Amino acid sequence: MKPPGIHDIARTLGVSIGTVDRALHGRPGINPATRARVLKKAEELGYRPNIAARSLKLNRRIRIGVYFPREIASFFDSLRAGVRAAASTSVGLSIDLVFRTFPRLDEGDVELLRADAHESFDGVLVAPGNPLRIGPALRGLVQRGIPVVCVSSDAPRSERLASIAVDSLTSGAIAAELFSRVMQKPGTLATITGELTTLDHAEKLRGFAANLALLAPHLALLPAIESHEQPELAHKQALALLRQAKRPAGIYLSTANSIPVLRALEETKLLGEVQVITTDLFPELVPYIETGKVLATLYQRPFVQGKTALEILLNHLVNGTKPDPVRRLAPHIVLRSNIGLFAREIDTPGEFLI
Amino acid sequence: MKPPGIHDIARTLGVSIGTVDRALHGRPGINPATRARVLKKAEELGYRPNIAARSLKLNRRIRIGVYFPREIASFFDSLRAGVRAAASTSVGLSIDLVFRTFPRLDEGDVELLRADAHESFDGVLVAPGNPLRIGPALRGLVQRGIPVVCVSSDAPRSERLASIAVDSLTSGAIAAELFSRVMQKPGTLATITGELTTLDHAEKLRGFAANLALLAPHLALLPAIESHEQPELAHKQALALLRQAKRPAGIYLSTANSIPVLRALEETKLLGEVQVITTDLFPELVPYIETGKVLATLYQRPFVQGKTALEILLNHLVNGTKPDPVRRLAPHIVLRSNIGLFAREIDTPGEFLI
DNA sequence: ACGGACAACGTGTACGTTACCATAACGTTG
DNA sequence: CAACGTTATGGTAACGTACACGTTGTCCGT
Repeated sequence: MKPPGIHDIARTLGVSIGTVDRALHGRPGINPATRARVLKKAEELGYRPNIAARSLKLNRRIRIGVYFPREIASFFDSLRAGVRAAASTSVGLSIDLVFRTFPRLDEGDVELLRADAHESFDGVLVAPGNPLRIGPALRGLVQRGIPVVCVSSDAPRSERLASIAVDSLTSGAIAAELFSRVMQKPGTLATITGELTTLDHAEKLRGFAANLALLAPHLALLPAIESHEQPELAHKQALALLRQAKRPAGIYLSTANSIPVLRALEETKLLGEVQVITTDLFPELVPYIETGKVLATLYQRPFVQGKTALEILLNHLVNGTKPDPVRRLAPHIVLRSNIGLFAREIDTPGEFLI
Repeated sequence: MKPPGIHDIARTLGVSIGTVDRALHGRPGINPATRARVLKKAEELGYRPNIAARSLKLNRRIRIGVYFPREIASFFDSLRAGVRAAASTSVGLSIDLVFRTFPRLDEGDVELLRADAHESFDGVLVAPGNPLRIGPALRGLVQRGIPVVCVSSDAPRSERLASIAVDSLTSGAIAAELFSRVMQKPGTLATITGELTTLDHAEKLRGFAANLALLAPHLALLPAIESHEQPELAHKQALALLRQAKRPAGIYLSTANSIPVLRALEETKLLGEVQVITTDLFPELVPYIETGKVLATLYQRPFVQGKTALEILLNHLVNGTKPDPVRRLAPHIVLRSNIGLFAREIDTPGEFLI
């Protein structure tokens, strides 16, 4: 009653297990007719390779290069934690994670990849900033046979194996719907983003604008402000925005770099006055949500992203599966009523997974 | 540079691998002093057992009994799909899933468990209805050394290994917060639930009532209606509710059994008039959300629940880990703007995981 | 002093797979 | 026709672990 192995195939066919191995793995040195017989019999017996035995025999160490920025730390630290979690729960294969860190999105990433050109990774995880800049470097990796998985944003046309991120269009659309529900009176909305060259950020704003036009035509939209992930700049821009005559009734912060803006709101005594929807979640943000000063935040689930990204990559390396080229997670809508669940998670990152 | 094995421990200590094996696994026939030395050296070398080798040697088939109800099918089919997904991605061990199905929550479950008393499962997954009724049966399993994991609701005091479910208090609290945001004018709210003896259902209503009192004191709450997961009954109750003089301005449906109620709303031409928040997600519900006739639904992520439940159980069986006794998932808040993501998932269950 | 009982420890084998070497049959070449 | 390459195949050693079994050593009663 035990599952059939290559021995069973060999025995019923009267050949040796060496032959069966050659047939099953497309190795040379076997008569095409024999190969066909073996494959047919394998199918017939419902042969599934015993992965424990395989990985025991091969005992290969898998080296994965992980290229994530340092800033915004709250986000990318969780992403790294997720990657580590996936590595530690994988059974029967030993994985070397090589973390490479560059200052921020689209800053130093390409240089780091080029400097590591001699490294022989089995696979690479990367958080791409500007697809145009980083694209060629990724293509280079792929052409050397190294599969690349993009995390948290995408770099299409880079021939990467897969991309895993929160669905940014939806993320923006949710923000728009929430504003449309809460703000009945006409007014204007502002958006502060990171970097419009980053696909993920651009898409959030597209989703926001599109859904706002659909659901809340009474709300006008100011041109997007780019903070380039720099806290000081974001703070200055927010102050300027809030001090102008026609100040916005609501602000959508589509980057995790939201604290400087909230500080600006406090300084101008507009916190609670202006409706705010933020992105991502970290300890400093929690009290704003708990007190209702921030309406909601759209949690991008970095831990889950990191975990699934490595799972996809490993699955490809070990089993040769072709994953869906894009995988889009649903962001969590975090409100006063459910922040308790998430606050617990971000305090003990990696311990449980939401 | 390869990870140390029992051979390495044995060699550096000048003992045999047999002794190391006895020490590491608490087997008899070893001098306590030797055992201590081995354990210390193992720690020192950072010994991690090679799980591939272990499961190759043991080659045990693991039999898991899965006791879920048939109704509500949309929910429990996804739950089963999640369990299957976890089984198929586990590497190096062959798992026999034995699905047992009873008509509905708290109906035939205990009888089925008793009838299977002779079965020798290595572990059991169960969706408990009434903790009082099913508790003794579960305790019986545990005392026979069979670990039990509760899914989708809990049965505390049953000595189950763990329980995984959506955080029901939060689920109810979210519904209350959404109502409080959308309904500015005073009015009354009704709740229709499944079975108040089911812990999960009771907690949702507690969370709802508590948060409603906090955030929306202008909204009054009618006594909860129990539909006992029966579609016809739910339909009749809804009609009665809607035809009474002081009809509610909003309804919170805390059970997946929501379609009969929505039908009643259509028949009384009150759909869109009365604000509705539902629970869970299935194809029939999608158009209601897409058109805004239903404000939101709180998705309980059955697929994820099933997957993690089996993961927890297997992890315990294979590695002997003690999991957190309760694990609470955050429900997804599904609105017009993000239903697209979920609709894709429920159409192709198991293909991707949100 | 001897055998038996028992504790403590060593040895060998099997798990299913892959990698590699050995071998046999056959054709090609000088 | 000897020498050698090619092709298809068989045989076997690992990989690290678990477990049954065999081997020592010690103590004790007679």
